[in-house]
Amino acid sequence: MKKNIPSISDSELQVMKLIWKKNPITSDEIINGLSEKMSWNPQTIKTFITRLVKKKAISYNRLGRNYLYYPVVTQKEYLKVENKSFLQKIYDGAVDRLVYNFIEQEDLSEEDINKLQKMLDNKKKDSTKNK
Amino acid sequence: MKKNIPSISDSELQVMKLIWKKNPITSDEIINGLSEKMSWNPQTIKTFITRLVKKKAISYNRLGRNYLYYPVVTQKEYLKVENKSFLQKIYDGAVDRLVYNFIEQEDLSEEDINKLQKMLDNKKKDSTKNK
DNA sequence: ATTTCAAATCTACAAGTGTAAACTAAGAAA
DNA sequence: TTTCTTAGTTTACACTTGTAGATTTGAAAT
Repeated sequence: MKKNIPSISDSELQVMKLIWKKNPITSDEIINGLSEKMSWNPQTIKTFITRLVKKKAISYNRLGRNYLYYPVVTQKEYLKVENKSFLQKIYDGAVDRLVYNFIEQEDLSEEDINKLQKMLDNKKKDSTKNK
Repeated sequence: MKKNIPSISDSELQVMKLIWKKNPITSDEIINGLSEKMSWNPQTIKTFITRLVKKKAISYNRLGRNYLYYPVVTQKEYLKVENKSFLQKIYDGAVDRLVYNFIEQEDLSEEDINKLQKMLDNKKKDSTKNK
């Protein structure tokens, strides 16, 4: 069964990214990893952590006086949902237009292009096979 | 000079899409086009229109007792900004990963694939030429 | 056992958003 | 000209988000 993933705000996402990277992680580590980079007050970061717990995007285990946080929502799940909703919201579901725009708009290295072409080749083989 | 484009909420975006499609457009047409599809109360749609005007995303000219709305922010500008911020927010700026994921995750027709491959070919030619 | 310290929790507040009712004013109808 | 409609404007309210100070509480130190 697919679980409904909670909405995660932009700031909260920054916290999630760290938790996905290092799991489990203490609030201290999260604060160290973000307060400078984002110029956030440590208290602010704690608020985001608390909200993520409340939203069930993360959870924790006690370790002495502090907590060890770990993700409940996986990055994969999250990515999938965000991708879909962006695709829908901005491109009304037209993947080709989306991909087209990003390839046009952004810079891709030659290796990137080659990699993507290879992927498209495989994709094509698959689709002709299963038709 | 690049103008700062205002933030446009999800609901407001639905209104923008209509205004981009038919320009100029009356509030009546907007309401007709959206109230059912989104099951929004007409009053709600009027709020979105008002807010878009306040944000300077759209503007209007009087026509008798009602207004003719037109976009101030173009769809192109908007797309560009949204693309960039999505890319940054979700993929930390890695276009190749983004494109990769969408190609993997979504369904592409064979024509789509061919089109994209052609585009990548051109892209590659460009990049080798200007290096 | 008592004090201290800081991690976690609670409270706060403005701006933005979804949602819509109430009000106003200016054409349209009579 | 007076009245009626109704497009547009104002007001409202709860929830989310960014931002962070104040308070509590339980482990650590003495």
